[in-house]
Amino acid sequence: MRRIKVLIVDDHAIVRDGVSTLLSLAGDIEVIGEAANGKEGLEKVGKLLPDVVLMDIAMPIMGGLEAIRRIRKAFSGVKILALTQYDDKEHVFPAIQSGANGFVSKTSASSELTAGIRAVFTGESYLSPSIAKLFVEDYRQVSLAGGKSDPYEELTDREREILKLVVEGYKTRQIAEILSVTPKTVEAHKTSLMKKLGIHSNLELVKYALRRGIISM
Amino acid sequence: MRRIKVLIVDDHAIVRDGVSTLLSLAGDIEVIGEAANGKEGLEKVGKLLPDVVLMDIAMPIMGGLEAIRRIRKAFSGVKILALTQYDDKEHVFPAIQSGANGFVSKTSASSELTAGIRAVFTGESYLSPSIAKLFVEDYRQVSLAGGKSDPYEELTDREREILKLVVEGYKTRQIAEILSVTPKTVEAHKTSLMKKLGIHSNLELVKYALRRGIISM
DNA sequence: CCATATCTAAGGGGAAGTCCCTATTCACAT
DNA sequence: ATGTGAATAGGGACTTCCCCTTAGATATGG
Repeated sequence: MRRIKVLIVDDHAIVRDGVSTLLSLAGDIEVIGEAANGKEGLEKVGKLLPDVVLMDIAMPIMGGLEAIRRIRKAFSGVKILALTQYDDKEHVFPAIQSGANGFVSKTSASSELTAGIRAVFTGESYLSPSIAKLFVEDYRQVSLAGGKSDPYEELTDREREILKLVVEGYKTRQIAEILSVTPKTVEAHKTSLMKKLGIHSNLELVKYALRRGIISM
Repeated sequence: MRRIKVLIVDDHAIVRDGVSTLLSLAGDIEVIGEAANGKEGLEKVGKLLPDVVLMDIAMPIMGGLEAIRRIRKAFSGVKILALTQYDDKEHVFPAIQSGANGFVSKTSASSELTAGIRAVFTGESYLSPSIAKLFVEDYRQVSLAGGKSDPYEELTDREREILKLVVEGYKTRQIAEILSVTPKTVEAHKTSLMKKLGIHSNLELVKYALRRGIISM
C-alpha cells in the first residue's frame, strides 16, 4: 500500500521537525515537504501534491484559515487536517467552516495525529477529544445543560406542525393554505406554542428549532 | 490509578460478551455490569454507579435515546458513550441531543472504543471518524459544497455589523440606539445586505448567520 | 354527564418589518 | 472634477408579526 504523502505547514521550525520525525515513525506516512507559512504552503501543495496537509492555524504572512480556503478552492481533492494550540469555539469552528477535514489540538497525544491523518486520508474526519467536546456541546440543547425540562413536550401535534412550517420559512398565509385553515387559526396556534416555549419572536423560534434539531442548516 | 467502571447496555448478548472481553484486555477499564435494554440499563446505573455507560441506540423495551435522556436526568455525573450501527445524521444527532458524551460506530476499530471511553471519562468527547465527518460537514457552508462563491464578502463593514446585531435578536430601534443612527438608516443597511445575500426574511437571515458561524446556538 | 384540552375562527390594535422612492455628505479613485 | 460607493436619513404604503379577547365544535377521560 502506498504511503500517505503529508505536507507540514507551521511557522515554528521546531514543531515541523518534531512532527516530521514523529510521523516518519509511522510506517504508512511519508512527510514529503514542509512550509513555514500559508503562502508557502499553498505553493508547495501545487508542486508536491500531498494527500494530506497538516496545517497550523496561527501563522504570519498568510494565516491558516486563509490558506485552507485557498487550498480548498484550488485543490479540492487534498485533505486538510488543522492543527491548533487553542481548543475553543472561536478558533475551531471557523477552521472547519473554511474547509478543514479534521482538527487536532497540539495538546493531543501523538497517536491522535497519525489517527487524524489516516482518517482524513480515507475521506473521513477526525476531531480530537477536546475538540469533539465543543461540537457535541454545541449540538446539545442548552436546556439540558441548564437542567430544566424542555417545554417542547407540552406542545400539541398541531403546534409542532406549525412550528416546523414557521421555522422552515413559510409565512402565516402560506401555512394557512397548506393546512387548509384560516391565517387566524395559524396565528392562534403560533401564539400558543410561543407562550409554551417562552419565546417572543420568530427569530428566537428559529434558533430554538435549530437547537432542537427540528430543522437543520 | 483507579480503573474506569463501565456498564454495557446492548440487547445482543453476543455484542455484550465480545465488548466486555475486549474492554477487559485494556488494563485501565473494568466492566462492572451489563444490561439488555434501556430500562434495565437505567436501573443498573443506579445500583452500580458506573463511570461510563456504553449504550447501544437501537434496542427494544426502552430505546437507547430514551435511556440516555433518563440517565442524564437522574445521574448527571455519569458519562455516556453511544454505540450504533448507523453512521447517519438521523441517528447520530438525536443521540447527541439526548445527552450522549460521545459516539462510536460499531464498524469502528476496537481501539476507538477504549479511546472513546477514556475521553468521555475525563470529561472530553469522542466521535469516531465516520461520525466526526457528519459534524464537520454540517458545519461547513453549503456554498462550499455547491462551489459558488459566498456573497458575504461583498458586505460592507457596517452591513456586517448590522447583520450580527439583527441575528442576535436586536430590534431595528435598538440597533439604531446602539449605533447612534436613526432606525431608517439601519433599515437601509439591512435592506442592502439582504439584497446582496439574496435573502428575503429575518428567518433566513438567522439560518444564514448560523451557517456562517456569525452566531451560535 | 361534565370537565378539560384541542382545534378551529374572528376582531382589533400596536409594533415591526418590507419595499418603493429621494437626497446629502464624504472619501476614494479615475 | 467627476463618478462611484458607502453611510446617513427620511416619506409613504403595504404586509407581517405579536398580543389580547372571545367562542363554537369535537374529543378524551373521569
